[in-house]
Amino acid sequence: MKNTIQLPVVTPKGVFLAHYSEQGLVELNFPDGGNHHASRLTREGETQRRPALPAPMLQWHQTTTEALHAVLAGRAAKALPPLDWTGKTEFQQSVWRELLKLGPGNTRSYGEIAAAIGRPKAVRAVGGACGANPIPVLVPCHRVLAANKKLGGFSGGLGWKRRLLGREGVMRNA
DNA sequence: GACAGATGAAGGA
DNA sequence: TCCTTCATCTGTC
Repeated sequence: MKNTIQLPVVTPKGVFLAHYSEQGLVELNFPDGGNHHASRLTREGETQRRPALPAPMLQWHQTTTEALHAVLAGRAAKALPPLDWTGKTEFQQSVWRELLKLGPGNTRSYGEIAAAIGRPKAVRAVGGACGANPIPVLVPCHRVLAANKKLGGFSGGLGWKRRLLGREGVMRNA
């Protein structure tokens, strides 16, 4: 695992933590620590803070912040920073790329995502790829529902999934 | 190589 | 409807 720089992203919903490598955004952690990737990284001390940040990174962080605010408000992100998926499998990346095509209020089932990437039977694997998504919210794995329109699961916790979908008008009582 | 998993579909109560 | 069971595919250890 490469070293990353972590920067806080202050939102009305709490302070997210963004991790950047030299290639782009590597990971995004929920405020409540619901993202298991975050706790692991922090424990292992694989991240570090640096006083002087490269200019591109500051630009990415600003883009990330704006995108996060937009998504949390139920709007589409105008732009996303470069996403660093190095080390991830081709299958996972294809699933995440498909998720990036989904706009606010636009949901798909795990089966539909599987079919969209040309592997209609790999529905369970799509669930696994969603769970392995290090950049939730920006890579909208919360917009993937089970076939029966149930929530399914969410790495950041089902509460977040309900909240995000509620903001986008997908779920009532959210 | 074995096992687990954020599923989906089918069958039965 | 709801629940249970099984098939399927991929990632991880």
